[in-house]
Amino acid sequence: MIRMSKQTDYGILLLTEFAADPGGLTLSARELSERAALPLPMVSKILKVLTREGLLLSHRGARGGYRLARRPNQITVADVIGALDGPFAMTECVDAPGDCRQESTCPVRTNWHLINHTVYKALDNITLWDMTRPLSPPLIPLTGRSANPLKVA
Amino acid sequence: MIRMSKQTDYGILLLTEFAADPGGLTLSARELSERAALPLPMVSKILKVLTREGLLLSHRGARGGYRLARRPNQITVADVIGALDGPFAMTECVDAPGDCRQESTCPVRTNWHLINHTVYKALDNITLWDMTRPLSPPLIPLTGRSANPLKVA
DNA sequence: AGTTAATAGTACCAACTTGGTACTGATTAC
DNA sequence: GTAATCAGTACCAAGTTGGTACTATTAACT
Ligand code: FES
Ligand code: FES
Repeated sequence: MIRMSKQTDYGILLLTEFAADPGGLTLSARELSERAALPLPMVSKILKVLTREGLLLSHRGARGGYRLARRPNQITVADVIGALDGPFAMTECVDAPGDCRQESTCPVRTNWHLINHTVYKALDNITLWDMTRPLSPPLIPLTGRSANPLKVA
Repeated sequence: MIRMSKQTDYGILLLTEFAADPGGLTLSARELSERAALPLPMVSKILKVLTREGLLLSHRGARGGYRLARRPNQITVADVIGALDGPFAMTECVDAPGDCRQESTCPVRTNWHLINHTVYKALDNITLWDMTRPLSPPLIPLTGRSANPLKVA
C-alpha cells in the first residue's frame, strides 16, 4: 500500500530522539529502546544499519552508544529511507532498468521516473530537526496546475 | 522500499491504454493483455477490481469489454492507487490509528499525517491523461524552503 | 589483568503479503 | 442456443518482513 517498512518508520522515530537534543547526545541502544518503547533487539538491529550507512556514529565498550553523524538539520527523511529501505523507487521499473519486457514501448516509463524524483525531493526537504516539531501545513507548497492546460481540458 | 504493488503499476499502465484514445474506447481483457504484453489472467483480475472500485465500466457478454467510467483527465494516479492498493498510507500508524502503543507520546505522528497528505495530493494532481504524454519537469513545483527557517539554522 | 557494558555481525524463523493461476457461474450478442 | 465475455472465488508458491538469538569484539573502569 505504498508503505515504507516498519523498520524505516522506527528508524526515523529513533533518530528523532537524538535530534531533539541540540548537543550531540549519545544514547545506548537500551536507553533508546526504553525511550521509544520498542523492543531492544529491533532497536539494536536498526541502529547497526544506520551506523553502517553513515547516519550514526557508534562508540563501543562500556559507556558506549550512538550519536548522530551529522547535525539534525543535515539529515533528511529521504536519507533514512535510503539507508533502511534501500534506493527510493516507487515502481519496480524505476530501479530495475532492463528488467521489464515492455520497457521499450512503455508509455508511462519516463513519467514514473519524474514522479519518483519529485516525491524523493519532497522527502529530501524534510530534516530530522523538522520532525521534532509540528510542521506547518504548507510544508511542500503545491502550486496550482495553472501551467498545465490538461486538467481544464 | 516504498514501492507500490505491481498490480497498481500494471493498473495505471492498462488504464493509460484507454486514456490515449479520446473517444471512450472499449477494450476486452484479451485485447488489453495483448496491447500491454501482460498475462491475461492478471489483466483480468486487475480490471475486475478497477470496475468494482468505479474507475471502469464493464459490459458483459459477447463483444463486451471495459471502458473508462470517467474522462481521462478526471481520473488521477492517486485514484488508481486507492483502488488497487487500498488507502494511501505511507506509515502503518497513518491508517491504523490506535494500533500503535506509543501513539500518545509519538513526536512524529502529526508530521507523518501531514507528509502523507502532501504526497497524496501530489499524486492526486496527475491524471491518466497526463500520463499519456511526457510530463514537463516542473510537474509538482517545489518552492524553496524560504518560509521555513529551520533548514538554515 | 579482569570484569562489565556496550556494539558488530550473522544466522535464523514464523507470519504475512504478493504475484500469478484455475475454475465455475452469470450475462449478453448474434 | 451457442459462443464470447465478464464476475467471483479459491488457491498456491515464492518472496519479503518483523522479530529473535547467539557469538565475537571493543572499551571503560577498578
Ligand atoms: S512497466 Fe516497466 S517500464 Fe513501464
Ligand atoms: S510510531 Fe505509531 S504513531 Fe508514531
